[in-house]
Amino acid sequence: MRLVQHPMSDTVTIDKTYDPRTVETDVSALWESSGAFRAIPDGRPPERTFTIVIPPPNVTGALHLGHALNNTLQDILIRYHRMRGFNTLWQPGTDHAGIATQAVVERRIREQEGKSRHDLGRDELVRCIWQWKDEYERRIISQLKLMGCSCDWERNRFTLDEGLARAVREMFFRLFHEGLIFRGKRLVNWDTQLQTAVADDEVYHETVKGHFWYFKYPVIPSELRTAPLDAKCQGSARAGAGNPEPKHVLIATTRPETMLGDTAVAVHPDPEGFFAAEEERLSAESSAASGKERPELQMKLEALRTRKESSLAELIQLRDMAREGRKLRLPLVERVISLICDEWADPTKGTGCVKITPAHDPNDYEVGLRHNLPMINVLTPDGRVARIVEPDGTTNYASASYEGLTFAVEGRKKVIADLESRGLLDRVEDYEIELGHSDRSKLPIEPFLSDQWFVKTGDVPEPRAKARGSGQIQLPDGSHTSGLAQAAIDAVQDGRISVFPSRYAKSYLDWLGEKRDWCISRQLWWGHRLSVWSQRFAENGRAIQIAREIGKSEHQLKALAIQAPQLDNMQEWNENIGRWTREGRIVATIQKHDFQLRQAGDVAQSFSVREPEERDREIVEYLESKGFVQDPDVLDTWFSSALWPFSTLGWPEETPDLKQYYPGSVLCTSRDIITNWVARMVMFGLYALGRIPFDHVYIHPKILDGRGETMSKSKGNGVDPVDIIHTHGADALRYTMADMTTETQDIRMPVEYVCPHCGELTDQGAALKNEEQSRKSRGQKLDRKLQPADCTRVKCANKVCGKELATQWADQATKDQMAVARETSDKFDVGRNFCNKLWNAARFAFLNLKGAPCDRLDVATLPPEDRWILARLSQTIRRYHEALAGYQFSASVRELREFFWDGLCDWYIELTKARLTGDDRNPQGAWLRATAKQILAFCMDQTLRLWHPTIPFLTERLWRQLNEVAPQRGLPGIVDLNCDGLLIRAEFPPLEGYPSLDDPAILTTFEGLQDAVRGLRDLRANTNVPPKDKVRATIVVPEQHLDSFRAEAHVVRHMVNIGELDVVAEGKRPRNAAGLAIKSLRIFVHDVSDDQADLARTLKSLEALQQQITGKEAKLGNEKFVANAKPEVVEAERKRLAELLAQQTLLQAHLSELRE
RNA sequence: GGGCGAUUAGCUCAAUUGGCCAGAGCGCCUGCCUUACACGCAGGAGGUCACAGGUUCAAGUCCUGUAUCGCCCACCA
Repeated sequence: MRLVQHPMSDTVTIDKTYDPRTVETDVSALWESSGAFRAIPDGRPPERTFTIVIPPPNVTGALHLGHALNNTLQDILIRYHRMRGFNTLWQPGTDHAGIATQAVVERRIREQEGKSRHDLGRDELVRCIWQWKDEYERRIISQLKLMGCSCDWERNRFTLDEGLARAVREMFFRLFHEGLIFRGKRLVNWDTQLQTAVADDEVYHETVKGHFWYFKYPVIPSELRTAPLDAKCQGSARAGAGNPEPKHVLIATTRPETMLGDTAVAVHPDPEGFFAAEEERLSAESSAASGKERPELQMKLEALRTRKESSLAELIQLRDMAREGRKLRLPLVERVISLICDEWADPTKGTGCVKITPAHDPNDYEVGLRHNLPMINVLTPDGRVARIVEPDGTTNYASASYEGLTFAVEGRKKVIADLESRGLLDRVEDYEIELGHSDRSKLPIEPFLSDQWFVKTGDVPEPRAKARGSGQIQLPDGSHTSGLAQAAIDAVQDGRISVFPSRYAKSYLDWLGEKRDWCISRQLWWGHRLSVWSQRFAENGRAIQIAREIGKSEHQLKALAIQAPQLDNMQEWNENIGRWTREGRIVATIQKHDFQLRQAGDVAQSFSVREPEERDREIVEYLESKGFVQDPDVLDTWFSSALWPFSTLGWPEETPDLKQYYPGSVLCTSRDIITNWVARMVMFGLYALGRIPFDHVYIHPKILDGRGETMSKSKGNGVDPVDIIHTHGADALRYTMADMTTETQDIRMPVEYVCPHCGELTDQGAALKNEEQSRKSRGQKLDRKLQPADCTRVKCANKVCGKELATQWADQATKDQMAVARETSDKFDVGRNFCNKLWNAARFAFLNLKGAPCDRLDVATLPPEDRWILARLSQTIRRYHEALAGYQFSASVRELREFFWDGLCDWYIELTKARLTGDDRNPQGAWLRATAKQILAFCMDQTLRLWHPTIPFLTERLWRQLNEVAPQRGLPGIVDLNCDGLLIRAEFPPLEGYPSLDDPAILTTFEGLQDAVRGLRDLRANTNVPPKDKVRATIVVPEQHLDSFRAEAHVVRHMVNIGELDVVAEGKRPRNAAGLAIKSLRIFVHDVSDDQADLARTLKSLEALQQQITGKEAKLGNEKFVANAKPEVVEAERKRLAELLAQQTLLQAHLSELRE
């Protein structure tokens, strides 16, 4: 866009079509240099401060349209509040995203250099990841800037930077000190490729075809039993006495290889009771069910009875054997294992008996805890069969031939083969199972028992709570809570935090309600290292005793300090550790270290050091000199994310930033991280500061691709917002995003490739289908649905062009070789069209606004169109504020669009064209022209302010020019405006609109004029009057409205291209005129009569009218309606009926004239 | 299996606490290059508000059930 000063005149002209690129570049530079994004604490009170922390994007890759939506909405809120005079901070930054980033970088190194992370080593890998982070952080920030995000860039943070590391260590230490961080053995989701635990939400389930293998475990004959018979069981033991004792117990499994770690087989403790209860439940359900469901339930009931018939006796027998303490011999490993009773064994599933592998199945683990079973790990971290160590510490040689086999493939094969050759494989059935896979490596997850660190979110046992009265944990504000999760639940339930839309509060509360411990350790190299130093010692009785009592008092912590038997100078050690503990610089903990809970073994002593990088360096050095080593694990990435709302403001220091900007005003995010992130921020915010981290949580829709799937980096269906900016401009992107943001609907976004050769578009969905076809024709087997990332090259759909183009997923060589196609979507056309409209409306204004502002205005004396547009403006301002207050972005856009496009452009500007070009030599003409200019300037001014949060670049650009053309844009005597400076800092129109401009009467009157205009246009069109012809028209109005209508009639004349307009009170149909009745008006267009057509039209209208009248009369004739409905509703209906009847009279008059 | 949401015009979506004739954009049809804008202007066609019951003077809106789709959570030896 160029600003051209026309040589021959002083008319300012700008290009006809809006070009976003130059505008956006110009305006960005303007904002950057102005410092408008900066946030500076100035002591403004909380109600005049507005803070948003950005959900820090992962540095795994570039942003896609989902992020564009998220950040557009935030920027709208930020700009809106900034203009309203709030002290406004938008805190930017990025997230290191632990496992995700490490996985991406590891994969790339594997692909490019063929090396694993172990080949590189910890330091080198971390260096590579930092490099990657630098690259993508740069890219992400440039994307955000291109979108117009007005973050305070000087505050940009990274979840792994030094300041945040300090906050992480402090939080870790505080939690550790209070015993809320502990070490435990848990079954975790193990990724055997990345060799780390992964969180539940990083696991996805996929249906896999598998089998049920039925194995026979030999029963050890009763004379060999070791356990004494339980006297209590003798009675029931007789129940199955009739049958000979089974030689084997039959079990079914989908995972044969886990049998190496079996330590029991479980059977239900009360099979009769179970069957009876099930039967009762099913029959009750069946009799309550609808006819359609009943057959199915009946079938279930039948199956249950059959099952009972065939297996109950044996299950009872086994149950009794279990009560006797009978044992089984686990084949292949020759381990003696227990037969136990546990409700987990479901008599209707499998064989009714279930093998228990506590170290490799979450449910079995629970069973193992209940029955104090040995837990035998049979898996190595890299997914092979481990050397198996029995509970007594001896190596199991019987299974030595399995060691080193891959667990799930080779191990499984060999187990099956070996059992079969021993005659212990009963049968195999096909079965489909939902198998957990790692999100990162795509490999099946192995449940794996390992040492992990946890944050306790559940309620803390409270021996002293009674004395305090309200729970054990004291928060910094002095209040108490029973646990972290409970504190976060309370914050939402008591309304300190509001969730928009409110239904999402439920998922937050449900999840927190489970109060599950949070596993925070990850076996990764990329992340915050745990500030814990540990050493293992041989167990002694004293240590175990202390371990049980850990964390209860300072006295006991001191006692711990002397539990380091190998230390050379115990006195020095005791003094040091004791002092540091008292000073709050270290905390000690101790726990058993080995896998087998019941086995004698080592004890680990651990110290958490508060500031290992700074003040407490000396402590670390001392500990390390005594043989303590830092824990190799890093923290779950969400640990640092949970601190984001205050770690970015300098916590744990009491900074001015923290004082001004905490808590945040609103957190904007999409629903999938409500639990991972939102809930944890609330917990940590309350724990660290005693205050909630934000007042509102706003959950926005998700962007889906053309197939309805959510956009994600891993699927490769993400569209780079910069591509959209390239084709449509940033403002169009933002406009469209805001316009599509409704409360309930996700946003579907079909994508097309832009051919770099010919510019034609190729549909992504079609390209995917083509790719699938061509792979099939090449004989490739497709084991999964193809994703956009699988299309690395696509053929242009334009037959004339037909060239191949590379997509963003092509490798570098391909990209170098052929041009890369950008992606786009015609969804953004609405935004582009709107921007162009605004551009041109402004262009029109600039051409007409030059000259001095007019004198004092008196609204009452202005022409109706002026009063109307001003009243509409005031109304629009109020509605916009209301919409944004409820996060109704789509509604906010609609309000502004209707005002600007339908109101200002289509009516006001069209009407004032005549006034602006009119004769201003006479006083009346001059006044009309001056007032029109002033009001147009005012409306353009307000339009730009209102639109600025949504489409900042374009409005800022136009604002600058408006300031040149019409620097004074208030309404003299009515509204004063400050128009100096940049729009980004201009004052936003007030919450209450402009009450002095409100005028409900003119809104109604003008609607009537619009009806008359539309009626006349309609008549013209229906009677085939050429558009250019000026017609002569007559309008018949009721006597009492004659004068006012004459004063307003110019509106009609100018909008319908009328030459001569008669406004009369009484009058018959003029000769050769076509007519129409609109409300209380009859309107005629002269010299065009086609009586037959007119007659048909009139009859049709009368018919429709009659229908409505009948309906209304019936309604008003209904006594109940009149009695029950609200009076204003009844009144409105009466009024409406009167109008309809009046119109009917008019039409009938017209009809009879036509028939004369 | 548990929870949440959706189903309205050919498409994408609106419709406050139930209350005028269910609206908009895109697309389609007709006519317009009217001196801001053809990325535009003026008109038009197009709807059994998923289905079946119920409550009410009044139902797209509330209740019950059915069907289909989506998402979240938990999971089957």
